[in-house]
Amino acid sequence: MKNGVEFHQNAETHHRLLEAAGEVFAERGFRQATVREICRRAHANVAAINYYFHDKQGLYEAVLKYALCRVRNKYPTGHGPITPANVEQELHEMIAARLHAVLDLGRTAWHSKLMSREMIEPTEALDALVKEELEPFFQRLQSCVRAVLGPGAGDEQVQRCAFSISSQWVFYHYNRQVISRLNPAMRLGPDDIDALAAHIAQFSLAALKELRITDDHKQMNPRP
Amino acid sequence: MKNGVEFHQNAETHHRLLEAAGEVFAERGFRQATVREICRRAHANVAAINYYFHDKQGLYEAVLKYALCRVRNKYPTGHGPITPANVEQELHEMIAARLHAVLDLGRTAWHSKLMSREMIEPTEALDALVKEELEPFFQRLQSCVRAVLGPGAGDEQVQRCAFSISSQWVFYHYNRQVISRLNPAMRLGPDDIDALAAHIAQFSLAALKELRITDDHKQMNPRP
Amino acid sequence: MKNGVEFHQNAETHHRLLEAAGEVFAERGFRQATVREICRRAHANVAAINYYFHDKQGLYEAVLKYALCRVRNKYPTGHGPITPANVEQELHEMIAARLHAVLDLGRTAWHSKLMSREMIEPTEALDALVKEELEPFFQRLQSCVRAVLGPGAGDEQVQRCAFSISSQWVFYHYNRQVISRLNPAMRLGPDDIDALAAHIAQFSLAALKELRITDDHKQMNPRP
Amino acid sequence: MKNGVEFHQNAETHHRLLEAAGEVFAERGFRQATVREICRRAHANVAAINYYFHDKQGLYEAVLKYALCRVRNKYPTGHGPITPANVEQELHEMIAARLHAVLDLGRTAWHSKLMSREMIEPTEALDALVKEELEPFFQRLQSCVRAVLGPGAGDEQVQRCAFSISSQWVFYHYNRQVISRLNPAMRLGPDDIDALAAHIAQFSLAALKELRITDDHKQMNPRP
DNA sequence: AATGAATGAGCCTTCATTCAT
DNA sequence: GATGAATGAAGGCTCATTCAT
Repeated sequence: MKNGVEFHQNAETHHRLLEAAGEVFAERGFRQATVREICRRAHANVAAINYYFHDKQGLYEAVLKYALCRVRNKYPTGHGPITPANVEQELHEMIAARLHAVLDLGRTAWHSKLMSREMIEPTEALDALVKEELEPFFQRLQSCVRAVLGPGAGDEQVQRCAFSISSQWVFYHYNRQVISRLNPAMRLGPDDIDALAAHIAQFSLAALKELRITDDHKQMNPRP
Repeated sequence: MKNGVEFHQNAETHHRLLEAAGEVFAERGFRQATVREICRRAHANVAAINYYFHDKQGLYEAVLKYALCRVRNKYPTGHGPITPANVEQELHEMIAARLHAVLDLGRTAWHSKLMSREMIEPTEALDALVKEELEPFFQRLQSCVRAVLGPGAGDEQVQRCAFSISSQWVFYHYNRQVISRLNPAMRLGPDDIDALAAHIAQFSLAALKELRITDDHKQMNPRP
Repeated sequence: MKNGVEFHQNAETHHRLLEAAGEVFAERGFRQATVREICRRAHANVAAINYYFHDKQGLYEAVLKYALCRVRNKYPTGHGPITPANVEQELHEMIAARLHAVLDLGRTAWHSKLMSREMIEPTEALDALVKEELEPFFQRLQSCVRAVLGPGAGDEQVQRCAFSISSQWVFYHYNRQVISRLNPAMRLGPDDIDALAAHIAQFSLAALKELRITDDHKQMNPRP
Repeated sequence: MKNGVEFHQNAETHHRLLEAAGEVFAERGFRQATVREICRRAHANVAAINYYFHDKQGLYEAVLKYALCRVRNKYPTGHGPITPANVEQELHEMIAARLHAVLDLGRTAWHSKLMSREMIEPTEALDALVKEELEPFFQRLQSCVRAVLGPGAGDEQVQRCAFSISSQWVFYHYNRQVISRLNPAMRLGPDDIDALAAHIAQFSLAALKELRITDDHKQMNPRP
């Protein structure tokens, strides 16, 4: 009972803590997030974290696992075969999905932001994140790259191209503050994000196509 | 005199504090860095920060200004005119310089890492960083982009391409931990960084060239 | 459990902190008082202050409000009408009550001492103290003065007389150390305080009566 | 050499420190005063205090001795005999002098304020202050009191009356903040202080005269 | 003679955690 | 099962003091 309002702090407290912690961890990172703010947002007692998750670290791990689960459901990695016919579409969709995931606002959009944070300031939980989410995703992205570059492309070049592509949406997440200072007129509403995704897809595909052409050209004009 | 070791703590303490603080701030960020660790590394007393920089915030601002100065000297933004003849060379050099700045190891390599951190977790000092370093740099980068895309390119497209290019080296800085897990075989010695810079330059130039061709193509085959 | 002694640190810790803080603030003033000493006397942890009162300033304000409340209950300002018949009695009681309040020893006698301190070294809380306690008290005191001086007394003279009266008991509080050096034989037990109050009342009433007479005299012998 | 201005920090530094310390100690008290502010006002190095006065306590003692000396010169305790003819004039002058000493503004008026502070928050230096200044002053004041009360007055009554008189000007010094809140219209320019001194003298003399009359009356009408 | 540089003790506050119901 | 109360460690900062010229 608080301020005359009573909350059902039974089993769903566990869920409210997960959501509140997700928001706070995504906003501030693990160390800067305080258990008090999390509990305040979740309308829970400070001791609840200890009760449900043992400690702050346990809460963080649970939140990350929860976020991973939610993201995999919301942005499932494609499973169908990649062909020259659908690779452009596939790439565009992957890019748009990830860009929206990190740029969309709203309280429920913390899942991807939290995972981005984990990549910059890793904890012990990074290994699981890499193995369960990033590795499958990059496999799929590299398949797309290989489909455009052609079978002659080396593994290293394919991976570097995949990094070059994914770096572009990650950039907008990490550097939002800088970008808004470099170009105060830039808006990032849903339509703007779509336009941005189109640019990234166009830029990346252009590079991949040109690299393939260049390679053909190289093959045709081998250096002496 | 401490632990039997005597340090010459004269006027150069100011400089030792700057260097030590730079390392710690770059590693941990402003809030997570503790003045005690900084002073320990600098072999200085905690009160020395108050003496020389008034407080932690003052120290941080001094460190950032110092880093900015050092980086501008080490990686000066080019000044000459950009022509179709030298634009590829210019882009390659910009990319290689920045990539080395964020990936090179060693105790003295914290300058760029600190500035990257400031972009992700901005403090009040970000405005100065943007105005004095990032803005001139992006102006130069956009000039390069425009030199390849041709005069018909719009401002928005030019800026987006500049972001797509710079995102690639930033990616390797932020996600080093993830990358080393995705590809444990990857090494990042000086030669590897050069090879990576070559890839990024090649990838980016390929995209720019293709985008120009595409635009020509579009002009030649306007949609109905 | 501390030093083998166990304290019941339940909800009454709040009250113990108030009492301990009252003593220490009264003895040393706000800035000189340390939270460590307060907590030590209250057998509480230093963090308890943050828990119950947010910070030292919040504790001080709570203590002052508490003291104000206690003093008003213990020495309530009279409410009945003041007549020539009861004014001497009323003045004597006011003086005796205040003198006891500032001179009585014992751990529970810090309330008035704290309020005296707030008057000498004011914080932001002084305004409330003036409005809620001092102003009503001085109104009452001035009514007494006016009852003796007669209706012809000007407001300024009345206020000055009220200050002259109240200054006398305040003096003994502030200058106790000096007084004990000027007259080492002086004792300040309860009976001595009563005698002192009798003197102050006698002295003040004598002055007021004489001033009324003097005024009459002046009126009878107007200056040319 | 500071900011292009050179100060002669030779022998007169000692004197500048005394004056600056006097101001600061009078404003803030011993503990709240910081050596840094004193040295800043005196345009001296922080180590100068240690050099000239050994430490903060030594500076304080020197300042108090200096203030005592200055006050005794400025407001010398009268030496002539006290007669019924001059006692009123003498009392008025004593009161006016002390009231001006504690209420006059200006940078050079810290001497009496500092001594008042020492009486409230005594240090080891209080004994000297009492013996050299307060004791002679109170002897003189008590002589005045006795001259009015008559030879029949007891020592205790004389001393109490002396305290009642001196308390009145001390009151205005200690409680200036409270007074300005109780009566925001009150001004304390030189003329106002004179008027106030006149009131205190009038009030006190009225009391003394009435007390003498009362005692005569008592003697004439002894209680059974 | 005089000072810029440096020190360590102590301050208030915040935090994740644990205790005792 | 769930929580209000309480804790100790650590943080940044201020201060009088002392060191090494």
